[in-house]
Amino acid sequence: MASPRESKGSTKIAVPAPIEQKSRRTRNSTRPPPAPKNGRQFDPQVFLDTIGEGRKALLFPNKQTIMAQGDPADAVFYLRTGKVRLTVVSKDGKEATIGILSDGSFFGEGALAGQSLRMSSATAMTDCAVLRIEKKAMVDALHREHTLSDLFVAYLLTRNIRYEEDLVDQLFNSSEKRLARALLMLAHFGKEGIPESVIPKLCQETLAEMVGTTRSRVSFFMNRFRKLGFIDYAGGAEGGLRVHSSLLNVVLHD
Amino acid sequence: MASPRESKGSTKIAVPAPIEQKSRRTRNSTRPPPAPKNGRQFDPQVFLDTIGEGRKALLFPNKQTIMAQGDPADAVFYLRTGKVRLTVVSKDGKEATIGILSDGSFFGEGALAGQSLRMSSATAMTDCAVLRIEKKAMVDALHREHTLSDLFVAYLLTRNIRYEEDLVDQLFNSSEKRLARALLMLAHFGKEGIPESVIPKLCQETLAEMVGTTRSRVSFFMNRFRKLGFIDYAGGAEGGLRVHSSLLNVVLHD
DNA sequence: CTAAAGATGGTCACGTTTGCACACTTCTAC
DNA sequence: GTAGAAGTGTGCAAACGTGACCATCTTTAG
Repeated sequence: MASPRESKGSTKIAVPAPIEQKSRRTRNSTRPPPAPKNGRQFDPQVFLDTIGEGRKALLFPNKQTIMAQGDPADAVFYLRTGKVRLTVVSKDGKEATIGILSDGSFFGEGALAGQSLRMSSATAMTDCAVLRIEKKAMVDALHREHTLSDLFVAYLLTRNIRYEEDLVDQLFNSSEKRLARALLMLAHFGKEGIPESVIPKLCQETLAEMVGTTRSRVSFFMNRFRKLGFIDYAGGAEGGLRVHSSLLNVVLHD
Repeated sequence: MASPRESKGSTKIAVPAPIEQKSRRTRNSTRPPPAPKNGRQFDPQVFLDTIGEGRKALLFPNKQTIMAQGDPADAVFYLRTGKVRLTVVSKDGKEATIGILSDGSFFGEGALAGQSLRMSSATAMTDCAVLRIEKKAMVDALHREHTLSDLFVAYLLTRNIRYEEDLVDQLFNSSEKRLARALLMLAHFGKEGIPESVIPKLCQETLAEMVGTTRSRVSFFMNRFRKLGFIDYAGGAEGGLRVHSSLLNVVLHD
């Protein structure tokens, strides 16, 4: 982990530290934590208990690094709540976003395949509740708990499909289409079938990293989309960006 | 499957059909089939038996389609021997190769994640021995057999890592570097630490599909690599291409 | 054996897409 | 207000894809 501190930390510190959550199954047992919104039936609290030793519940404030590229890879993470961005930095300093994870996702799984160093960094995009599971504990739990291994396999499959889609997107589509696709996927993040929705806040630099192009290109296309009425900045100054899905879809299907 | 015929087939037919292999554990039991060369300990014959109903051993001759994009996805494949190419065709007819699998790999796993149609095609690049496992049989076997689920999870993790690397490659590198990387990975296919090796046979069109660029670009860079002594056509007319890994590496690290 | 058809590879001209550097605007802190 | 940082718009040169043409080699049909 980038800064594996578990202390409570004082009010203001340079790098905010994650806060360890104690497992308190007895307390608050009348109101279990809400299940992930991904449509999976799964109680992370049960998960926590079945893994036994070698796991730790952590809280990361927004923008904090959960793991950093190059760190030793000795554990797997499970995202209970929040959103996390996965990024890679190239040898010559370019940065790319290879995924945005929502709750119910695992990350850092490369460790289980024998990767000894992290190949990417994970950063909290919101306040995040995370489970940190030692590699060995994870392997053991996968053998013991069918519920867990089912969940894990399902996640790996989904992630595989997403990587495949992203790769194909890169191979086939121009940056304009890729940007359109990224905006659409952000708009539908969680909700389905909504004709237009508002994306919280996202600077062009971040969009560029996600799409795999430069910020200037994003600027260019965003203006184009705006002139064509595919998006608008109705939100005002707070960065709220409204996406008209049906219109943007035209870009994709050209 | 593209043409799910299981009959032996006559000597000459328009579309060659896969040949079903009967499981004969009793016969030839003195000499079990060789294990995959991937460094995994695994006897596909045992695998075959533990799955029970719902699996079928098939033989596909070189160049035959094992599954086709758009087909219903009702089974998973396991590649016992041979090499398989995964390709995707875009709406406007462009073709891309998203992976080359060697023995010990699974494919068509998307079915397990609920994909009802194949998102890619799988074509035999050599004569291939393949296990076709019904979706339900696979799910059951994953629950029963730890050896299998370990193997499957390990495969998914490796594949994930590979997709991630390929995606990052696309995001960061120019087509020249991507071509260099593709050649290097082909050269190291199976063997490690060999300073120079020969790639079997591969037309520029295929290379272009793998790298994600056009054939004319591949031709251009191949000539450049040749002039710089990074590769040579020593093999002669049979298409043998010799790759000098240490030299080509220079391209990557620029 | 030979001619025709097909596949592969080298090259080029042209228009498009892309990344980079720089100029500009908006926001924020003091 | 002013300085600096963060975010945004734009011109231009390099990288790229497209489509074409031709040479070479292989395969097929007769």
